[in-house]
Amino acid sequence: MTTLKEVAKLANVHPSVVSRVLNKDNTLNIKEETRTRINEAINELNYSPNSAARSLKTNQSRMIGMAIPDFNNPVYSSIIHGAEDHAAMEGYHLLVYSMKQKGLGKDFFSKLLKERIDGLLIATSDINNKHILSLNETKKPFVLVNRMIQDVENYVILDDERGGKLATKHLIDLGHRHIAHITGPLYTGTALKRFQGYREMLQEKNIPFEVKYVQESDYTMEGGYQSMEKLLELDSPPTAIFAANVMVAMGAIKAIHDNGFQVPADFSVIGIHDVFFASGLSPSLTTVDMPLYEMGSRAVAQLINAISERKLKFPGETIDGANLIPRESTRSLLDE
Amino acid sequence: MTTLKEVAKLANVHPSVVSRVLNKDNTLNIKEETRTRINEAINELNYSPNSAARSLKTNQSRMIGMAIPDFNNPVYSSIIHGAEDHAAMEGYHLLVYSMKQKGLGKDFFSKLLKERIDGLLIATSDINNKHILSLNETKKPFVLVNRMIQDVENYVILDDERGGKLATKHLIDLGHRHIAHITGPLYTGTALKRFQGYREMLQEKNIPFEVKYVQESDYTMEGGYQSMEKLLELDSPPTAIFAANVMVAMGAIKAIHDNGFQVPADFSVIGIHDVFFASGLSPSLTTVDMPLYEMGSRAVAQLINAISERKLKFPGETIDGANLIPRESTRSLLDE
DNA sequence: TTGTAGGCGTTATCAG
DNA sequence: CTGATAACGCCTACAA
Repeated sequence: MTTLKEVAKLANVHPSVVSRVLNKDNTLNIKEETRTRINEAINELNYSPNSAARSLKTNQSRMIGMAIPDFNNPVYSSIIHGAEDHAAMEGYHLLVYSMKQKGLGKDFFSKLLKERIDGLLIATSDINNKHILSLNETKKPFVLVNRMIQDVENYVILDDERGGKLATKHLIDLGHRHIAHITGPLYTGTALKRFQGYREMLQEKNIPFEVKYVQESDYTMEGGYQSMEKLLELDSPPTAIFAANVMVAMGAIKAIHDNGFQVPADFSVIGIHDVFFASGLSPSLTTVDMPLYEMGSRAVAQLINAISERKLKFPGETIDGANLIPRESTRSLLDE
Repeated sequence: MTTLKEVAKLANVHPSVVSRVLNKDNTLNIKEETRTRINEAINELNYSPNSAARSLKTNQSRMIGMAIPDFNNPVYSSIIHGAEDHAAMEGYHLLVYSMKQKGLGKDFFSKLLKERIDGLLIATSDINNKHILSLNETKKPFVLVNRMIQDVENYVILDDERGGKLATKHLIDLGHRHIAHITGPLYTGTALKRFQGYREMLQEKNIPFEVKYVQESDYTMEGGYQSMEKLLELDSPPTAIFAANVMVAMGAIKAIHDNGFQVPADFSVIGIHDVFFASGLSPSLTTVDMPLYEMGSRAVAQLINAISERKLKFPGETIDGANLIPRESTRSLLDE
């Protein structure tokens, strides 16, 4: 490995000058000629700075951590993608940890924050609130992604309420009046807000809200399946189902099929998040596309900003934007 | 941040002793009493070593890089999961980079290898062979995961041939005799070996191989759709389709439906890789489960071994194990 | 505009 | 068994 010293020797200058050129320290003046000489030496020796030495000196690693529940979740894949892009753009590296990782101690993230990374994105609810608050002791910034907890302002979230409204509106526009909602776990902000959006849209359109049409699930396929079975047992079942996410929607569709019905002939189904395989399902799934990529990107932007400004707090941010992606799983009752 | 020095002061020993305790250097003897005194001090001050300083001194970052094509690919999610677990077990951190990342320069990985990481897992074919060979100049080890190229022995791959055989055998066992295969891109080792497995199993069972039943795809849903349409146009279409992966299978099923046929009533479909949503499809998809997790785990094991042994080469490894997961998308022709 | 010197927090090699 | 010392590669006042 070539070092800064060797570059300096080849360029016939003192190491510190090389360092200044490297760091593009604009306040300092460097003769154009020496600058080019140094750059030539850098290229000739194919030099790149040792990041450990830099970190040691500057006390910054230019790495940020990210905690996600599971790599096998396409929602988080999109968030990661946005986060990775923005991090790369700012010269940062992203260290992603899934909560499924074996041997994840309780103080894992505070240790990580202390010894390796400059900041942390928390995009999972598997870390409990006490542990999150204890991260404050590390004096390094963190950002909650797609979730909120009390007394923490540093969050970046989506407009899930709007997502819920859009989904519900689509079904209403198609002529449905008996619309069920299979929610996510109602202790999560996302599920709650989608539910609120559902209620608001019903009210806006003067459609009575009926408790029997609401089933709480756990955001899983199995949960969606069970919830749908309960809806099918009703005396007057709904004609359309708004599923809180795509896994729930898949479970619901499975239950519908298993009970001898068809989608969308007998039931229309819509889900939140336009994951990559939504169009490949049979029937293809109508979804509401949420700006997950942007959320990841913005979260990193906020975090890097906090790092460079040495601020531990910033006002929470909600990412606007939610788009209906109509496909085959929903159908109109109007032109019959 | 507390440092080793402060710990030393509190424990009334010289810093170097603390360092020895920290590194569990068994060759050196340390009085039991001082050891406990030091450990107490460590706990009291909540000390954890500065990894930058360590890296600088030892020239090891305890981080390994991993290049994947895309986070939105459940196959790689499983590989990452295995890699992450094993890395954590050995005290390493995993830095995952997708090739979809913006601003990924051609020398990205060699730079990364030079300045930050101790080794690299290459699980993508987006890096061309020249660049891979040029990584040798960094004198740090790398491992090809799920792929092979000429003149590189350091690979960890699956027994894709066995996967292809299992899939084909399943269809034959169900009584099918006209079995099509929608391959992946045949310049990839995985696609080629699945194809070979298909041919071998046909031969084993004395079923004639017919070229018209083979369609090459690009491992995508669209590719699967188009390939299936061609198969449907045949004078005597197959009764079963072995799809090289799940995305292809989904595309094929979509084409079948769009042409007014049913799965499995009219066509049986099987795909490789038991991704998390296979059971949620309608009909649920019969698959061959491949040991992706193990592949990730073994690849990291090999890499870490190469790092600690300071070897740049090791013999390639093939991970055994492939399991049929029968579901609704394949049906027997025998009991009719 | 460039050179000098000190130190970031560790570890490794000595000597005691 | 423990202490002293130098060095890893870089950055940053400060001096020239």
